[in-house]
Amino acid sequence: MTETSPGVCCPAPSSQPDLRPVEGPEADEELATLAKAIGHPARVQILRLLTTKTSCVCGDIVDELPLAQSTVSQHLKVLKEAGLIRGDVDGPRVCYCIEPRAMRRLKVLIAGM
Amino acid sequence: MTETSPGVCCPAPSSQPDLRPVEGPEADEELATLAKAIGHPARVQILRLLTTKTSCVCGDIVDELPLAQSTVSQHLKVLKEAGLIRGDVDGPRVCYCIEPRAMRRLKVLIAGM
DNA sequence: TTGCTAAATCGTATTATTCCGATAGGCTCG
DNA sequence: CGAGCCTATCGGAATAATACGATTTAGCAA
Repeated sequence: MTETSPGVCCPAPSSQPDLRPVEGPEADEELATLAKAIGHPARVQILRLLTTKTSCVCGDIVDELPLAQSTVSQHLKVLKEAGLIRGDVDGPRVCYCIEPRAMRRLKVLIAGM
Repeated sequence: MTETSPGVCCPAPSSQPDLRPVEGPEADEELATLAKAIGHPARVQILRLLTTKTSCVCGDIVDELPLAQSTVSQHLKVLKEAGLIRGDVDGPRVCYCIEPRAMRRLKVLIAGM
């Protein structure tokens, strides 16, 4: 099957428990990195888009934001490098979606403060 | 009494309910601002110090961090401008402490993602 | 192949962060 | 008052972030 299936690109939630520590130098560093990635209105907006649309939108993000395509792409890159989102190539376009594990991690770290 | 009392400078918790919205443009902006303030390891460490020490430490923060006094002061300023901490002048020194309201707000905003 | 669409990357200008040493301001004690 | 401590601010240097247009890369379709 060549799988021309609809825009489903975020499969396994796979909620394994997270065993990493919630404090200590490494956790501090991790929290800082994640927070820094969220520390921009455009990136918050992108994350919001990707969470509300349960499924994953693609370059429609560009249409939603008052920014140039290249700028949005860069913000997506920042979020991806922080591990907060994932980008699956789906034909000519790329389908971005939340990385639930990282979001959970962020929430835990923040809650642990 | 000249009040050489211990470092108590963070009085009223005053847990009023927070009625501000958890999403929307303003919330996005707010979250970005708060996250940006936390987006640096030194500042995470400072917040951690201020939370673990239930009471509020002062310039001892400088001793705990591997940074110059002026640099720490600047990080404290960032946190203060974000509303996450407060600095009460206590004689010759300044007593910093968490602003619980802002921390709660941050947790709510993150949890709401 | 050629052209079209979508996304990433490059080059670049502007602004913001980060860090430090040096300096200034405030308070307390002698 | 003057010395000493604590903190903030200034000035500057190096680096990072932000944004954009232009270009490149990749897939799809005619």
